[in-house]
This record gives sequence, C-alpha cells and structure tokens, in this order.
Amino acid sequence: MENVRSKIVSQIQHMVRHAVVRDRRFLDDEQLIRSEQLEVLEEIFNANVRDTEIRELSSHFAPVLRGDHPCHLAVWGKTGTGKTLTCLYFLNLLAEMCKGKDIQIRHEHLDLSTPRPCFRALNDLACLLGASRRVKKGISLEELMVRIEASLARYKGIFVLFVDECDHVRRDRDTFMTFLVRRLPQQIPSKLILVLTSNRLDWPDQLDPRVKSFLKINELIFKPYDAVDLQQILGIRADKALLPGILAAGVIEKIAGLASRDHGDARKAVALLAKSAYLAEKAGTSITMALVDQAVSELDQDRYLSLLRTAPRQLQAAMAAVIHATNGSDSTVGTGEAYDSYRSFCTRTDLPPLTGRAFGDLLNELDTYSLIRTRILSRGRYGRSRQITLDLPENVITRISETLDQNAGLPR
DNA sequence: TGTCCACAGGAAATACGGGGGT
DNA sequence: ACCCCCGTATTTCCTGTGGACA
Repeated sequence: MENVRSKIVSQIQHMVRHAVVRDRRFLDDEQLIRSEQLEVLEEIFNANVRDTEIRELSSHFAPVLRGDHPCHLAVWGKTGTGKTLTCLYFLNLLAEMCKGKDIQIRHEHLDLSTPRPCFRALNDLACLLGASRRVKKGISLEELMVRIEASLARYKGIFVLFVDECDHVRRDRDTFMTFLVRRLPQQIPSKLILVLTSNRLDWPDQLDPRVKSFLKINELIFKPYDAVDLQQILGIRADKALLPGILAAGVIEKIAGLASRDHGDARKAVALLAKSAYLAEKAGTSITMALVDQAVSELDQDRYLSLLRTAPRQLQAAMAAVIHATNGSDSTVGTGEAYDSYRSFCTRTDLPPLTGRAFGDLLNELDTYSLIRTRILSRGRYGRSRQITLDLPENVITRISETLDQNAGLPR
C-alpha cells in the first residue's frame, strides 16, 4: 500500500513540476463566461484583427448616433470566424455610446445555433423579451406573436434584434421571417433593426420572394481568419492559458499555418493548441513541434470516432461492413461484396437491412466524410461497380471497428 | 458493331415519426 | 388527448453507362 501511495505522490509532484497549463478555461470558450469571452475578444481586436469588419459595422450603425434609422444587416461567415462574438461586442459598445448621447437603444440576442422549428424560435424570443414564460404547446403561433408585440408596445427607442444563425429555423421559416420583417415593424412603435447571421451565402434564396423583396439589407462578410490573424489569437490565448516558456519556438506559427490552410476556424485552431498542451503535460515536456503533429493526428482520429459514434446506426453498419469486407488490408472491394458483408452484419446485430439502393447512398455519405474512398470502375462485360478503398491509418481503423463492435449490441 | 454485365443514380411512391393545431 | 400534416428516410421503379467479349 505504502509504495502505491508514494508512487501516486511522486506522479503528482512530477505533474506539478512539469505543469504546462495555467488556466485551462482559456483554451475552451465554452468554459468562459460571456464577459470573459468579450475581454479576450477585446485584446484580439486590439491586435487589429477583424478591423475591416468592425469598421463596416460602425459605418452601418453610424446613423443611429445621428438619430437616424439604418436598414437591416446580414452577416455571413463560416463557423469559427467570430461572427457572434464580434457582433455582440459591437452592439454592447454601441449601446454604451448611445447611453452617453441619450439615445434609447436596446438589443437582444436570439441564439438559434441549434436548429429549431418556428414555434420554438418565437417562444425563445418571447422569453427573451419577458413577454411570457416558456410554453410547451397548446398556444398558437399567432398568440406568441401577439405577446411579443405587446411586450414591445410601449418601447419607442431603437430595437436591435440579433438573430444568430437565422437559417436554422426548420419548417415555417417563411412564417418566422415574415413576422420579423413585415409584421413586427408595423405593429410596434420602436425602430426595429435586424441583424441576421448565417453561414450560407445562398440563404436568402430559399426565402419567400415577397419577404425577400421587402427585406432591405446590407451585407457584411466575415472572411476566414488568415495565418497572421490566427497567430495573434493563439498568442493571446497562450499567454492567458499557458505557463510562460513552455512553447517551443515556431509552435504558434505552425498551428496558425495549419489552421488557416484548411479551415481558418479560430475555435479549431485553439482546440489544436489545447490538445498539444494536453499531450505536453502528459509527456512532461514543453510543447514541441512533434507534439503538434501528434495532436493533429489525434484530433483527426477523435473526429472520425465521434463522427461515427453519433452517426445513425445504418451508417455505422455500412462502415463496419466495409472494414469487414476489406478485412483490414488496403485492398479494394466492389459494391456487391460490401453489400453482402453489410447484410450479414445486419443479421448478426439484429438490424433491419436496407436496400441495395440505400446502401449505395450510405457509401456516398461515408465517402464525403472521407472515411472511405470510392471510385466507379467499369470492368467491361463484368459490370460497373464502385471500387471501395479504406485508406485510413491502421490504428484508426482498429479503434473504429472497436467502437462499432461496442455499439453493435445497443438498442436504437 | 452489338450485346450484356452489375451496378450508378434520378424520380416518384411510400412509410414513418414528431410537432402543432384543435 | 387526439388527429393531421409535413419533413425526412427508405423503397420501388427505372433508365443510363463503359468497356470486354463475341
């Protein structure tokens, strides 16, 4: 017993001596409270990142300070380009400036980052405005709209409604947009300015043309971060989160380069830094270039695994079938073989098998996730078929097939 | 040159499930 | 509480296709 204790003690001492992380929370935005997020953001802005975007926001909202009424604003940008936080930061600032000038302004943030139907979206908005308690059902959309209008009936200033990820409204999207764009402004005395966020450029095209023509908007596009921006962002994060002197030279530059090359997503870049730090801590060393490489490959691996773990059972079955059919080797199989393997997997795990047609679509889906590679090959009179290759690293395949086997018996 | 293999993949029909209206 | 409707997943049906082989 005694030597177990001393072993643990010495392990902990070792970890403490070789600590890498000072405050882990700064490597994960989810764990920061809003005000801390905005604080970090401010530092990032001070480094001249997102300068053009902020300038555009300013010029769009400048009329407010002159007592005028700017039109709506559509903000486009991929995930991790800082749309949400930048807008929030800006709106807070704007509100402060207005307070000094005695202009009435109010802004609310309607966050639709998880998809929801029109009903829930209106429900959330009503709660945000304090118009009503959250209701489950038994109330019509009309009733919700009336409540929202009623709660704004006496407010005469400017009202900025920041609808985040507005294309996530499933079903009745037109109802929702019509309400915001046409009906609400007419029913309330205040001046309504909508700020709509989306990561799809083609979003307005799927809107009711009547709403679309009614919607006078300015557009603002958030470009993906480039390597220089990411270096600034990572540097600031590293200062806050890591102990000084444990970053090997060039690590930040390397992470920024990798991230800007294939997505420009700040959140992912920070995640890579976090993973590298974690590995360094485990190994009891500083953060080296080699560890960054390792972190990249582990994050890839994690991505594949969590992708599959949350994927529908049928997709999992298809993946298992392909692995089984290729038997782990890097040889190729045709559609027919894979489908046979899939059928037998289904009977083994008591899963109702799909048609060959549907299986083909599953293969396509796996291909787009780049879990497999397929290409169509004609073998003359021996038919045409997909040639399926499984070119993931050996260890990833093993771990995937372990995960799938574990899931195989589970219900759903 | 025509045939025919073994599928691909589009279109329409159908099954299904969950949320909203009443 | 119940039913209906709508979006999505899957099936059914079908036409298309590149090249080996006769």
